[in-house]
Amino acid sequence: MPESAFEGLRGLHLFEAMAEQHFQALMRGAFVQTFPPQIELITEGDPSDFLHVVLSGSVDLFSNWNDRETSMATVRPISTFILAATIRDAPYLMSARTLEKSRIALIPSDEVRVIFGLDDGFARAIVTELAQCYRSVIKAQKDLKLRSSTERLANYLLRSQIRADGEAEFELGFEKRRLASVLGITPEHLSRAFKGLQSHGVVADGTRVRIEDRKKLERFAKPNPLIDDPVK
Amino acid sequence: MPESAFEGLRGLHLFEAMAEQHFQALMRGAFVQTFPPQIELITEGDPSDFLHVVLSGSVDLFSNWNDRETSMATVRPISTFILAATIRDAPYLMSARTLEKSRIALIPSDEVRVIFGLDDGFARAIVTELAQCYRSVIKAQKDLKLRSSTERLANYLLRSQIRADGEAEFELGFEKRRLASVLGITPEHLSRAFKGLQSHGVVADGTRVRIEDRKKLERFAKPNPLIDDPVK
DNA sequence: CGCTATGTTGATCCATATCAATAAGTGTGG
DNA sequence: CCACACTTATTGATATGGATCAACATAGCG
Repeated sequence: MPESAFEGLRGLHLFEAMAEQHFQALMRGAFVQTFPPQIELITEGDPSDFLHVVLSGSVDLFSNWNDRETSMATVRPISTFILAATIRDAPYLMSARTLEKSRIALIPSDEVRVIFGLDDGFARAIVTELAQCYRSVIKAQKDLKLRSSTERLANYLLRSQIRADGEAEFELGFEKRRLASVLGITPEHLSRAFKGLQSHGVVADGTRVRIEDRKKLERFAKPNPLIDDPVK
Repeated sequence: MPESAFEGLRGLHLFEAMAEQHFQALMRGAFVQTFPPQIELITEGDPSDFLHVVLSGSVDLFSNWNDRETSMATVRPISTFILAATIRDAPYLMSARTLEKSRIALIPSDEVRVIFGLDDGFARAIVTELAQCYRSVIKAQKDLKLRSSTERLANYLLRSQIRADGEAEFELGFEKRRLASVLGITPEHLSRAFKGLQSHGVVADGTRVRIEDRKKLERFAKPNPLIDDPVK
């Protein structure tokens, strides 16, 4: 495996502080693979064999229960997923599938746990990462419990616009049916939620969205840093 | 402050592995206080000044947005809350109030961060703790997105029964209006959800609940370890 | 070019919220 | 110990958010 394949990894906050020899040890058992779209990478309930890192493309984390399915989160480069399962040596709580063609690094979980025991810098980096993940989920849960579906969509769009560097018009990034699942509603209802936002200056054409007047949309959406700010 | 006040703390997984001198350092700035019921201990958005540990009683974590409020979790002895905010030196994402008379230990957040930087055992213990917290919230989110309110109640009761050592009859532990908020529904709807469970062998009398036939209730609730198991 | 997926729209149904009235506790001061 | 106020729980009536089902439109795609 050429060293360059792991180039992106070393720069990740998670691997930055660790000793070079430990990084090397981690990488020895690791490999990078490119997957086509719609490939199921992991299945919930399985033991956590590998820590995954999305290098390019994107990955959908989803869950099933009683023949229902819901999308929990989208993982974009460069970040890891199922870190918590790896650390606790516990089964995956979510399944994962590629949304598009994606390069994924796979690092053996037992190796991660060994190095976690040896390298203090690594252990500390994991703390920061996990605390971040935890706070993200709490925000998602507040979003779910405190807002109606149209409010969730409105705030989602406001966040998307920021990710798109504030451009008035931007791409949704994935299919509407998945957006619906992320927001916890049906595709039909999403259509109607978009319509409901027209009066607040939202124009949707397929997967392109334009926010005519951000201030106006904000008056409706009432974004809040304790729910919508990705860093805070 | 008598040493005995912190007795319970030292045995906590979080503080178990750390060097005695570091534990002492943490405790120097810490104090234990007893609060009456319904006292707001922290307010979301505030900077995280203290890591809190519930020694006795119980604490409700809740959030507000746009004049709505929802209960996010209940913290019981002996465990900490707002660890993630402390570590990231970020504002609280949730508010906290005592549900009953409670003894709480308060440990200055900056001190926690200093010792986190010095003590590797402490850093590692925090990882395990955070990974656990993270997985709990993920489970809560799956519960919310994949289940109807009656299904959530049914599974909640099954979990409560386990906490009550499997007794057929047990106490809910708090008011129904709070349970409603935890489940993400209105108190009125909770009344109806309880009625809906009568045919599955659930008898509710005030704050006492009896599960006549666990197997029967399970057939309806379909509990799943990846949502309902507190440890997995 | 025709398939198959996805998205939209309409009609209807269902889960849950809201509003209102009543009942049942619970605590407080006299 | 009672009377009162106050909160909580229940029940009923109604409204609404969102799901479901069906039909159609549209867009990728082999």
